[in-house]
Amino acid sequence: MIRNRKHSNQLEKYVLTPQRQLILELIRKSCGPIDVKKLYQLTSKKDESVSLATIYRSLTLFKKVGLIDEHRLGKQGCCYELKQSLEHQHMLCKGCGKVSDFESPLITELIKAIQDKQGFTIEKVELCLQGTCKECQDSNKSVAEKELKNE
Amino acid sequence: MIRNRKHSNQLEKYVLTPQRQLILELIRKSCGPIDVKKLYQLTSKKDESVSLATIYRSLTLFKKVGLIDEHRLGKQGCCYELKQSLEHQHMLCKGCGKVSDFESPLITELIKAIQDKQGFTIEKVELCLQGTCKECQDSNKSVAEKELKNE
DNA sequence: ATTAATGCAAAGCCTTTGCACCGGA
DNA sequence: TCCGGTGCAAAGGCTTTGCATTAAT
Repeated sequence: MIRNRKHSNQLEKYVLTPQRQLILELIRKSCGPIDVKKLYQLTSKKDESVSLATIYRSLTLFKKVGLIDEHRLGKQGCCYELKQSLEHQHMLCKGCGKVSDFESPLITELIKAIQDKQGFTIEKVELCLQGTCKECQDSNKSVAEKELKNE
Repeated sequence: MIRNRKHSNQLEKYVLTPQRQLILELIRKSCGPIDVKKLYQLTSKKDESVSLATIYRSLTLFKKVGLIDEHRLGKQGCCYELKQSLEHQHMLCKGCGKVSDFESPLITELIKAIQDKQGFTIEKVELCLQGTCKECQDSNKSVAEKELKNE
């Protein structure tokens, strides 16, 4: 049972249905952020009948109660992961598409600086670095792919 | 005439058509990032016949030749602005939806730290802070809107 | 005459929603 | 019984694309 406090202090109840349990478990098990497509593939393996609508609705619920974070990494589509600190952010490799995590105390510093300077209260930080990971640099894979796309 | 160097060092030529000129001018004139919808409204005022497809194709071209940056700020949809430095980033107010810019040398520091630590070469930085701007804090506008949405 | 650019409409993704049905309290 | 959760299919919003037409060199 997941509980959430409404604005008028009434408790809202949510049932941890088998579908939700499965989805949440898959998010837990995935190393790093996972997208809806992948999530749908994985749920389908365990339970053919789970619909995309249920996945989207579950994700909305999990976000609402603060179990997970939603990130927009690529051009379109979001990915999801268990709630993390503000300092936990992402890097997207243009070569292989891999998403890696990193943390840095500099982010906290940055937030503090902005808040002080601009009077803006920051609740969420979405930082995505895009570039080339070490493996792709070594293998020059990303260069090869760029050339392919150009011609 | 916009020129761009192909990978084999041939020059690619692009014509600065009236439509592209208009679109680029509107991006220039807009203070801060502008989205496609707004861009379409504005172009339509000047030239009814400019199509959405042309706007999207022009934006793709401008991105390609490095004239503009594309940012994903809200849940869906992108916005565009003249190319900026890595240190130029955005804040989105949940209350009024306003997008403001900020710059901080800490971003450069952060990039440097990550590159050194992880061996990741960073080409693009997408940082979006979400929270409440000063005006909305003062007017408690965002709180009121949240309550509306809850009930 | 050749090639790029445009407008239009259709299609493509990702996501949300309406509705009928099901199942647990 | 009641009410939330689900699956299905349809609709929505944003973006891209195929095709015929137009414009420019």
